[in-house]
Amino acid sequence: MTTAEDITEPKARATRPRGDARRQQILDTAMELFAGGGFHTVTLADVANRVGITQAGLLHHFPSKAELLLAVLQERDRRNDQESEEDRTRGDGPLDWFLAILERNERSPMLVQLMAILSAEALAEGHPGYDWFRDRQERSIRTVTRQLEPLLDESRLPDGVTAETVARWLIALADGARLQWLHNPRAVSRHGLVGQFVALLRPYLKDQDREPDV
Amino acid sequence: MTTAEDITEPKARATRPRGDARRQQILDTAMELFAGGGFHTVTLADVANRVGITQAGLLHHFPSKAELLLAVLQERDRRNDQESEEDRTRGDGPLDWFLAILERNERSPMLVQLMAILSAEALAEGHPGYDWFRDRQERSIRTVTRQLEPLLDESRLPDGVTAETVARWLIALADGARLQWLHNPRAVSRHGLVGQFVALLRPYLKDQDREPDV
DNA sequence: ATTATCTATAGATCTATAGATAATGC
DNA sequence: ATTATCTATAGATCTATAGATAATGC
Repeated sequence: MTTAEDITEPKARATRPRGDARRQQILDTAMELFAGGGFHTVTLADVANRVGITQAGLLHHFPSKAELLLAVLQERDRRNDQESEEDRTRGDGPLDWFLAILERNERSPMLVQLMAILSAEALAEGHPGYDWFRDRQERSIRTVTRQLEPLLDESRLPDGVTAETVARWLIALADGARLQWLHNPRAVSRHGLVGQFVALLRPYLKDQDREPDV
Repeated sequence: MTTAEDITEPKARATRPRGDARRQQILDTAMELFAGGGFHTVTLADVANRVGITQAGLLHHFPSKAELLLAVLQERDRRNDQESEEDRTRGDGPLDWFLAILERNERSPMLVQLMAILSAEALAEGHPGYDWFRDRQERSIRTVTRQLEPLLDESRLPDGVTAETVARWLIALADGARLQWLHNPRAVSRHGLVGQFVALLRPYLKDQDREPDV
């Protein structure tokens, strides 16, 4: 007997517990291996062996290597968003939020390296992550820009420097510091480097102490 | 008859004109193809075909694919150094020099993409460029730090910010802006973005107008 | 003589598909 | 019944080596 309740659930794809667990396990493993060597040096057999199934068995869950990569990228963002949501609700403002994400990621060098390698690899036309990374970057620039706009006093900044400029600085710094940190984790801290830059921005922030006029 | 002059020339390797020209042609082609797709997607046959010889013929000039990559990297730096040397002699100071290099490179997106893709790909252990990129990065951080030291008034900078910090900011910005620019060249200029940041540093520079006390 | 190229090939891989078999869950 | 895996394999490649042949430059 089918109740009305069941119908409200989209149930687009029957998610069997066993298959779901396996897919999750494959994503974890693929994430780890792609992080170590990028997309091209890792083979489907590498992932499958580590998971404990055959390469053909893996392709039952993800129809192609390209699809596996995209699933890994989406999963990575999903988790990152989920974790950083906690920080956001603390309400320290967008700059502290940005830094909190960097600080948290510093505990997962693997995930950082995953994105460092893939985001550059994906500059190659024909790379399965090409569109995904381009879209993601534009989106994050827009998001950070929008968050900064109410905070910045553009009139005090050098000529031509807008909220978008500052957003691009922050994102570029984070991306560039990533390379420095991954090459030599003991020489530099990524969130430290970006945090010091944020301190440099202090003179250009609108007064944060002012209470809202209610 | 061998004159004393000939002996002074090391002549470590007999450089035949034909072979040299071919090697140069191979380097140019490999550079272009690696820039388009990174190390792993490009095959020796791709390079050889474009040059007009067979893949085995190519390996006569470079004994392995890894050696070809290293030769490409060295050649790229050699040319870059050579070109930027001109700018350096103009004596505008290290910051303008840094920007001049970025501006010049903006005319060769191919070379920029080459380094963007390879520097990230090379984060993978076992990548033939691993050591090369790590060394290069440390070297460039030290170089820029040393150039900035006499220029910066650290006492005015936020606590803990040193010349090395600023050097790392500049390099991280340049590396990160590279990704933004390559993904969307019309939305942003790399040297523009870094140049605006340099403007932000003005308050922390020692007075440049002061003439040397002689 | 030395250098540049070529043909041929060994020896590995890699992705994806086809079709069969085992396990699972309504 | 549906889902998860497996075996087997097609069809491509890819790097690097061996050995032969053509071209070049003292």
